[in-house]
Amino acid sequence: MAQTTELDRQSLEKIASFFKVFAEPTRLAILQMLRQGPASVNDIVASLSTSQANISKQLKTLYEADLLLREQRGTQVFYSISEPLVFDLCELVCSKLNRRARAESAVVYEI
Amino acid sequence: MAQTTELDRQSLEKIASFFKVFAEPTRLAILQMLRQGPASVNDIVASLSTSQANISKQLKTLYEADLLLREQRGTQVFYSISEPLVFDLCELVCSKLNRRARAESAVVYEI
DNA sequence: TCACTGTATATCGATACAGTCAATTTTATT
DNA sequence: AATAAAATTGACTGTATCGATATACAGTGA
Repeated sequence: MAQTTELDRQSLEKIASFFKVFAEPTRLAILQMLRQGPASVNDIVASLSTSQANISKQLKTLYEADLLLREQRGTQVFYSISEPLVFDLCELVCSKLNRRARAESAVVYEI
Repeated sequence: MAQTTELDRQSLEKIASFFKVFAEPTRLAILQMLRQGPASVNDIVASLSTSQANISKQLKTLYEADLLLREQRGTQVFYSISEPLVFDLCELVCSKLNRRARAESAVVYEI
């Protein structure tokens, strides 16, 4: 059984690293787009306003965090969300930020 | 009703900033400790291996993210977790990392 | 007012990483 | 082979921030 024990520094660092993947707007934008289904790198580049090199780099980060699937078709590479946790996490945080935001303005967070 | 719309850069940055708070081992260690109830800065300093100045700085970050309550009693300041989301978030991520870890070793993540 | 304790802040070195540009790899086409 | 298209990688720059040291500030009691 899983026991509740103090986490050593190394475990905390792993958890922190995981959160860090979600701590960048560009990566969140990529995840937001991939919610609608698989997309090629070019598709993503077309919909976001940053360089292709940067998109590639962020895709690599997401992929290495086991959040994305990667499928090559010809010269194109398609990515898709592999981890349902992505949705849960975003829903949790967005709903919280929404509750907070409604008290102030009308911004609606929804990844 | 909340509509699903593309998030502008500014909203994505807010969400990213929120995740960033969880993306540091020291802050996670503080949250882990505060799960057991309120604690003074000194309590926290005593249980973690970093400077008091650093603890204060990280507490400030957590506080400004609206995750902690702050209560001053004399010269001491007691902090406690104010946001249940903290538990949900950690549970979600830890259970995922555990599922992943069980396939490899026996580390159990539990904040 | 002075000294003491507990907490917060200012500054700094070291490090991490997003983003850019250029070069390179990979796959398909002619 | 040669070329083109799509994606990745490497070197580099600028920025942000963790953690440390030293200092300042706030509350309490003598």
